[in-house]
Amino acid sequence: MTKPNTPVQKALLVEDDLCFQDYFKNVFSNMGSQWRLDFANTGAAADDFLDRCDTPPDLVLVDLGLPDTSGLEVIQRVYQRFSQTPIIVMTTFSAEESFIAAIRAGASGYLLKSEQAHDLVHGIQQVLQGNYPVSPSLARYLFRLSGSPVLKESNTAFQISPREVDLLGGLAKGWSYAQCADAMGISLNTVQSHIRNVYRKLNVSNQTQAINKARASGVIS
Amino acid sequence: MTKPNTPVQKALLVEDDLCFQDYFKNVFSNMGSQWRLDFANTGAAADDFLDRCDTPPDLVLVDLGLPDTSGLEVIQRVYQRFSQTPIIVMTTFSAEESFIAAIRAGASGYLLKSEQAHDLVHGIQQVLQGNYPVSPSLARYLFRLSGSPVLKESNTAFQISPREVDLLGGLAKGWSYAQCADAMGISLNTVQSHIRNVYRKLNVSNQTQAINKARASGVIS
DNA sequence: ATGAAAATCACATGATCATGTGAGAGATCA
DNA sequence: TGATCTCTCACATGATCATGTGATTTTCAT
Repeated sequence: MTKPNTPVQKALLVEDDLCFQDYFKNVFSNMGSQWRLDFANTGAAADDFLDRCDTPPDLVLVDLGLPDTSGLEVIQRVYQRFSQTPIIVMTTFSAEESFIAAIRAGASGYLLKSEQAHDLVHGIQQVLQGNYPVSPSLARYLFRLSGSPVLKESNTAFQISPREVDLLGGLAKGWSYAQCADAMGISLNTVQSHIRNVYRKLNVSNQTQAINKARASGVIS
Repeated sequence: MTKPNTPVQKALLVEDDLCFQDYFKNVFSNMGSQWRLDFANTGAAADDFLDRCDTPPDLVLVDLGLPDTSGLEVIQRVYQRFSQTPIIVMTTFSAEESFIAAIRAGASGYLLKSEQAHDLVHGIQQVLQGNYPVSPSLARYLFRLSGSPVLKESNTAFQISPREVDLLGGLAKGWSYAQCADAMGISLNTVQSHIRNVYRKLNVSNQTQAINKARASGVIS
C-alpha cells in the first residue's frame, strides 16, 4: 500500500499526562510509516498549534480528560477547521455517554487508554484507512444500544451546569452536603436539588457513581 | 565516574500499569549507563523474581498501587533479602502518609510519577549515589512535618487488611453496602464493621474521603 | 501461651443522603 | 410571548450511612 519512500506524516496528541505522551511515542514508533508527533498539554495549546498549522495534520488524538477545557470543544474546533482530518478520542474509562457526544463533535474513532499498545496501533491504522474503530468494550455497548430503549436516554448527551460541576467538585474532595452548601453559599435544600438533577442527567443513584461518571466524562478532574 | 566499559546493571520495576512500564523503558534509556530492566506486574511476580535472583538487583522500583498485595510488603521483602539494594517508591499521588511507612519498610527514595522524565532520571541517579531523593512536593511536606504535632498522627502508618481493600474496591465502583456485602459473601453488619475500622485507620468520616485516601496511598487503583 | 489483629456477626441510634413534589426568579432562544 | 433551562428554596419521608458497644473465632507473631 505504501510507497518505498513514505513521506513523513504528522499527528497531534492533545493530552496532559506526560506518562501517556511517552507511551504514545512508543506506539507510534511501531506504526510502520514515518510519523512526526506534536503534543498539546491543554485545549488552549491545541488551538495555538492549529492556528500555526499551514497544512492539516494527518491525525489528531484527543484525551477527553483535559484540565482547562472539555476535550469535546477541541474536537469540534479541529473538525471545523480540518474536516478531512481523522480524530481519535481516548479516555481512561469506558465513558459510554461521552462516546455519542464525541462522535457528534466530529471524532472518527474512540479508543480506551487501557488497550494494549498493538491494539491502539491497529485502531489508529484503521482510522487512517477510513474506518471507525472503537474499543471492544464500547462495541458491546453499541450493540446493546441499537434498537433498545436505552438509546433515547443516552442519546441526549448530558450537559452538567456550572453550579452542578462546582458541587461535584466539592463532593469529589470528600465534602458533605452541608460543607458544599457553605462553600457555595447556598442552602442545603439547594444542594439536594442540584444533586437530584445531576443524578438524573448521569443516570446514577449515589455519590460515588456520580463522581466516577463525572470523572470519566471529563466533567471534573 | 564510570569506566569506559560499564557493566550492565539490572533493575526490577514492580508495576502493573503497562503505560508506565513503557514510560520507564524510556526513562532508563536516558540514564547514561547500560541497564537491563525486568518487570513484575504483581507482588507475587516480584517475589518469584527475587527467588530466582542469583545476584542482588542493582535497583528496585516499586509502585505503591499494586492490585494483589500492598507495595509496602514488596518493599519489606526486598529489604529483608537484599538490604544493600536501593529501593525507590513511586506513587501517582502525593501520599504523605505512605511516605513514612515506605521509608520505614526500607525504601531509599520516594518519587511521584507525575515528575518530568529527567527529574526521575536525576532521582534515580541520586539513589545510586547513596542519596535519599524525594519529590519537591513531598520535601515541602517533610519540612512542615519536622517539629510539628502532625508527626504523631502521620507516624502511625495505617495497614488496610485484604478484606478492607476488597470493600473499598467495591465502594470505589459505586456499589452500596448491601451490594458489597453480597459480592463479598458477608452480612451488612460486617460491612459496617469493616468500614468503621477503615475510617479509623484512614482518619476519615465518609466514603469519598476514604476512597480518595485509599487511592492516594495506593491501597486501591 | 498470651496478646494483637483480622474477620465475622448482632443490636441500636442519630446523621446524612436519596428522592418526590412544588414553586418562584432570571436568562436565553425561537 | 411562550418554552426551556438554570438556580434557588421549602417541606417531607424512606433509605442508606456513620458510629457505638459488645462478642466470637481464627490467625499470627512474640
